[in-house]
Amino acid sequence: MRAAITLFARKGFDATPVREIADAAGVTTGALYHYFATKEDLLVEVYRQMQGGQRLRMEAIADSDLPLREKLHAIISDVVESTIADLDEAVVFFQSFHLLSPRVREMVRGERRGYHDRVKALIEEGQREGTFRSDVPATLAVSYHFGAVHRLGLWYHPDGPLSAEEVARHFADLTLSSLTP
Amino acid sequence: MRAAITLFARKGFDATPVREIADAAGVTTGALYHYFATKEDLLVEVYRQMQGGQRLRMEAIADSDLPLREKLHAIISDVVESTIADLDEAVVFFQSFHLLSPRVREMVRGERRGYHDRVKALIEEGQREGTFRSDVPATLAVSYHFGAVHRLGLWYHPDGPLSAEEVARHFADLTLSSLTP
Amino acid sequence: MRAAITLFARKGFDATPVREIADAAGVTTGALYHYFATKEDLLVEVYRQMQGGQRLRMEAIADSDLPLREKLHAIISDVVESTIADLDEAVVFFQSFHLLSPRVREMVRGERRGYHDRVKALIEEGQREGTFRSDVPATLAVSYHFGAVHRLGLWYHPDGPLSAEEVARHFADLTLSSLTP
Amino acid sequence: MRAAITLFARKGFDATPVREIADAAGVTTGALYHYFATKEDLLVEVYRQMQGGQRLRMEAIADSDLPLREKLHAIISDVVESTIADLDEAVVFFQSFHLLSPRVREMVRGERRGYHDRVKALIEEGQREGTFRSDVPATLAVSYHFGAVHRLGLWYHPDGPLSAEEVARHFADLTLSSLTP
DNA sequence: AATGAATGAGACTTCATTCAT
DNA sequence: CATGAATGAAGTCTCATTCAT
Repeated sequence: MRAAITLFARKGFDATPVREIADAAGVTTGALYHYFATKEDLLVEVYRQMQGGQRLRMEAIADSDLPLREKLHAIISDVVESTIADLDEAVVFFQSFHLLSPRVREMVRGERRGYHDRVKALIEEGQREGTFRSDVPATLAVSYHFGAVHRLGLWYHPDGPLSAEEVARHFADLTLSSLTP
Repeated sequence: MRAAITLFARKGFDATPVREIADAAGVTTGALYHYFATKEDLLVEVYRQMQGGQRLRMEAIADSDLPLREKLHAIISDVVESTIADLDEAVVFFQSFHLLSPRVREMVRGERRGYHDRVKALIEEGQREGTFRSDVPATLAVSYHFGAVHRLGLWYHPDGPLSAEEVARHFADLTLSSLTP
Repeated sequence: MRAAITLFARKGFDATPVREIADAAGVTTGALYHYFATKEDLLVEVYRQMQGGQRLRMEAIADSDLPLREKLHAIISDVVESTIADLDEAVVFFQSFHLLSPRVREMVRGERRGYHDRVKALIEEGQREGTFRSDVPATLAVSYHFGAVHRLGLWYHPDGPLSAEEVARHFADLTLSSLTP
Repeated sequence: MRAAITLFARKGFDATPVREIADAAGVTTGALYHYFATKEDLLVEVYRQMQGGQRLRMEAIADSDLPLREKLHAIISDVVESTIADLDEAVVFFQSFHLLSPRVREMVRGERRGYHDRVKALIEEGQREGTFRSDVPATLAVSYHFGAVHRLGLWYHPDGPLSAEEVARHFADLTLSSLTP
């Protein structure tokens, strides 16, 4: 799995031969196929792992009784920090989505929509109670801000000047101020 | 070219056989190779076309004598509208970047950095004169907002409830208010 | 033609695209095909040119009234010098023979056999009159000595220490002393 | 390998499709590529096999304490007999040399030069002690005589009037008498 | 006489996957 | 559990040659 993620992130799913993954993992192709029925299964596993955690933590925050603005801030922070923590996974996730088989793709999309909708609901709640501006459709706002997060893997470097926490804070700040009425 | 873009956008670069492009374009593979020495060259052409236009228009706006906030607003609007106008190109652009050969990749990256730096300079100018908040690194703000733009192709649908102009206006609004001190 | 010979000698007949020959000659493929119906025709032309000259000169010597030993010496000298003079042609000649179409191959082979037989007759004449040793089949001797000549192109370099005339003299000397009773 | 050698000898390396080799060997192309990474590797293997044996046997003879003339006689005999024993290999060897990739070509060339130099040293030794004539450069003599050997494959036929041993003896005789002072 | 776009067959090679051992 | 040889389909690209202009 680790080997697969690293290689997928570096060269892309299609461009990575199964043999190479097996070699990098120190096993034979046969052995690999003993555990994963398909090359795609390796990819699916990446999706399962990432989505599970992020969803759970997001829901926990959303269900908490923090004020709305702090909820949103915490959610953004979390998704940024966890994305950076598993940067390769994130790169693969957003880079190889279109290569998934239709069935899996639909599954993942459904799961993401769930995530999206929950956050959208939070924003709409804020719009109703006046915490957030109302002249922007909530769904567009969600797409906007998560779009930014999804591209993190393309420019963030662990050795760069910004720590994961700093990026997380800045992202959350930008999101919140953009939504301030 | 059109055929290639459509197919690349739908199935991905690696997953699209040259034969299929040729068929879609109504020519033979041989004829295709008469004009494009390599499958990659088709991809490169997409990059050249997109970058050229966007860069030119951005510079024109940046060089104009609009107030800073209006400049930024116009730039975001333009990039959103042109991205939506050529949505397939955009999808291919951001989806297949990692499949480019190192040489081309570096070229494209350089061009994008130029774009990025120019916008960054605008924001820094605004930060110095107090138009924009200073507690966020300009470069991070640029990555943040263009990250959002880059993911447009993944969720925007021309038949959806929002017109290109509306998305453009909303995106620009979000960017500006997020940067308001 | 010159371009073709040079390229065939350097890269081999099969490995040289017609396009490259045309480029090197400063014409288009179309123009080339206007003069040579087939790629093979270019090759055939090389054979025609080389064989014609060598055969004529050999016959002239053989028909002269020099003593036998001097005839053989002159023939070997001539073939060595002319081979070196057109080294590229010679390389192509011996390197690409097996790629000729059966018909052409048979033609060339027939011509060569004529050459071979004439020289063989000279040697046999010498064997009968006691000038040359008789314990070696004349035909084998011919193959032996011309075999050596045919490989000239593989090691001789014009910038090397030996001039064409020196090589010619040495080769002829070796041949003659090997045949001395 | 056997299938490859036969086909390369008959039609040439470039003119023999991998598919045909596989068919002749009764395997699939895939299976072939499981053992040989490249078509060229098949060719390289021919070179390795031929050179190894000939070099070893030549050195054994050169290191023996036979008189000089007998050493040379034995070396020529051996190279002729082994060439005839594996005639197809020899044909391929001398016919396809120029198609090897530069790296391999240099390797083979180096090995051959070693062979050449060793024989040259023997002749020079004979020239110093008066066994061989001194008016011919040793290196040229070596090229001359091995040139003859290299062309064996082009005319020798197992069903012809001469046995391998006869050819070997004659070749060795010719070489020796040509070098007699 | 010349162009150069176009063809179509075929070349080498790769690779996900299977399966006997 | 694991191996690794083998498959077979497909993929990218090349190239001699033709032909309308």
